[in-house]
Amino acid sequence: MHKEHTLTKNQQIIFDLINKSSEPMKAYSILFNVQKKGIKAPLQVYRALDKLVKIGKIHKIESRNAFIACHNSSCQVANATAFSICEICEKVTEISSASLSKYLANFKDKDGMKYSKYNLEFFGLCKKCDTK
Amino acid sequence: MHKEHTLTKNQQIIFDLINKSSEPMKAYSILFNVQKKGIKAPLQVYRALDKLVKIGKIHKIESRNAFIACHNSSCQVANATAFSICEICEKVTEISSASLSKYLANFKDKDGMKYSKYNLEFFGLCKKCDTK
DNA sequence: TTACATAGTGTTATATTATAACAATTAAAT
DNA sequence: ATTTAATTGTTATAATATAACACTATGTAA
Repeated sequence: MHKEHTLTKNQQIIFDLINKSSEPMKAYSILFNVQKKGIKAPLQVYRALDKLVKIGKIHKIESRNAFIACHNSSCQVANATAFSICEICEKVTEISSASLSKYLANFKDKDGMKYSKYNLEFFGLCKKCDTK
Repeated sequence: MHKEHTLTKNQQIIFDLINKSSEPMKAYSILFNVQKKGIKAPLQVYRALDKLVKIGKIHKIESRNAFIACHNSSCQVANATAFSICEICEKVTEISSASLSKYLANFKDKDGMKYSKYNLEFFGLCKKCDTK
């Protein structure tokens, strides 16, 4: 469960935009889309993104430098993320699999070390693209 | 097992540098270090990096925009990578765990879909940093 | 061995992603 | 009320990455 955070104006504007988007959004595309709402500079966007990532409302898709809203309601999810990415249409879906997250949360390396966070990105073809 | 590739001059220079490094290297740091060998422009570096990534000799650490040599001798590894990253000292280690790679290679999402590639990054504290 | 295709090179310019630094403002917590 | 932390607005700049073009080397196959 998320601790509830009250978003500031900029954070809310940017979260709403990302949340409505059907695909990951890049920072400068976000900037372009919120300029009419008075957010004019990259840094205003990046600061809001940083915060939203930190509190788990959005995630960064590292391989794409893009951001999507978290739709995983069972969250501890800022720290434990998994995505599938279609290499043709670039559709990204957050994976919520109890067995996967359990496996990864408990994974120990050779030295017996556990980790506090992970991010996993799967690549392949989505159903649509696979059947073309 | 890797198919053997003969590296070109630029590729070899850049691979050697990354391979000797004890830590992930960033593109412009690589550039700086190979300028004395006649590689003068970012694009020369990025082209070599692209190829080296493609053939699995190096991997990109996406969350750090940095590159490390592959030390995983049992490779199909261009397509299936896992790393641990220390959030204090930034040490990165490639994880080679048969059970992990088996688990992930066989992972199916809710739609029963399998993926042809993945990249996993674990974050935490390395042994050294944890005991400080 | 010539021709053709493929991959790599060198170069300049530019696009894209992200942060530094500073002054001012707002919110929250004593 | 005061002060502490977080956020904002702004300008400038750093860091990461690609486009476009002309040219060279290498492999393959007629």
